Amino acid sequence: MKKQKKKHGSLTEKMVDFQARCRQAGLRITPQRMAVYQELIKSKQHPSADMLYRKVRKTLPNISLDTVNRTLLTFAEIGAAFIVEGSGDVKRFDAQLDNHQHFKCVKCKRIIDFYHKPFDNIKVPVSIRGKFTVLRKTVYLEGICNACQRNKR
Amino acid sequence: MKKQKKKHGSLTEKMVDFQARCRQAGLRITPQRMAVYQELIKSKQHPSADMLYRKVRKTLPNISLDTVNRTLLTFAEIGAAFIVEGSGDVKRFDAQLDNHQHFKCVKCKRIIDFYHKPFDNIKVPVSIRGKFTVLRKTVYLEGICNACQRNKR
DNA sequence: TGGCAAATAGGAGTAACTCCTATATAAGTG
DNA sequence: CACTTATATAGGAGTTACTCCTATTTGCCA
Repeated sequence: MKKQKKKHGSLTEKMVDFQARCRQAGLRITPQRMAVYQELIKSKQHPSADMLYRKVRKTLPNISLDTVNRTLLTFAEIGAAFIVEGSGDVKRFDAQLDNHQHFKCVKCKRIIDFYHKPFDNIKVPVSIRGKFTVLRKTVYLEGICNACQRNKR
Repeated sequence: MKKQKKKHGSLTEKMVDFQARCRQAGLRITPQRMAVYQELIKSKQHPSADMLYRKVRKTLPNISLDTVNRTLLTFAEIGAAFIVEGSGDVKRFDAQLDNHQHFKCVKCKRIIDFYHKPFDNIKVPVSIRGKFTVLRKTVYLEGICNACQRNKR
């Protein structure tokens, strides 16, 4: 094990980690970035840029939507957040870095988190680790949820 | 094993399967659907709606972009095709149903297919199988590819 | 506490769908 | 094999979610 595993840092702890990550990537620590990140880790439901924009405006009334978008994409590039895999037209973000998997219903388009211990320990093959620095691994299931199954014509 | 496994049907065979799938879903078999599906299974690189539109117009010059889009989404709903997980603003489609996994570079946004036998046999937990009909399972890795690693500032 | 590259606000611009409606057609029915 | 009708399509207009542009501001290093 490379690092001590800290499963669920406090919010402040996560903000400190985030600042360290920014510095390491050569990014400035701005109030906008802090506010967006904070709202992102507080939301549990894969928020969109627009959702976060509305929340962040409560503390930073002048922030622009463009900044929120740009900021989120920057987070994705430094591995501080991820774009949820199956999101359709509207991008949805996720800063929850601990192990969880996604199921997407191809009918209603909902993305449902699930947890399954054996999937947490998936071993990335050496051939891949040689070519890529892996930041996240997810098992992504697609199919039809029970609700949609019942409503079939 | 429920069914005889046919790994790589011929193109004609796939078209027959596709028609059966349409009938089963109560969908009409139209020249447009046939043409779009055929182009989709012929393309290996996760084509976008627009790419397919341009190809299909060679055989059906009057087909509209809207039809291509609508058709592809219909395919996704009946499990005849899938929207590639990590596609960003432009949706990319995939009708390759056999086992393969995806890696996405968070910098250059490329999605790279890879194959890894152990991932093919991932067991979906019973708790999930009870709630969802799983049509596809993919291991989705995100990170930074070698090319982007080298170009870091 | 300057200086300046990096970041932001605000608004204009764009790409990729998505919706609308009149027309056409697949496919079941007599 | 016509007839019927719900389903699907073409074409164009409309919408949305970004994305780009530029002037201004601001972290942060010296």
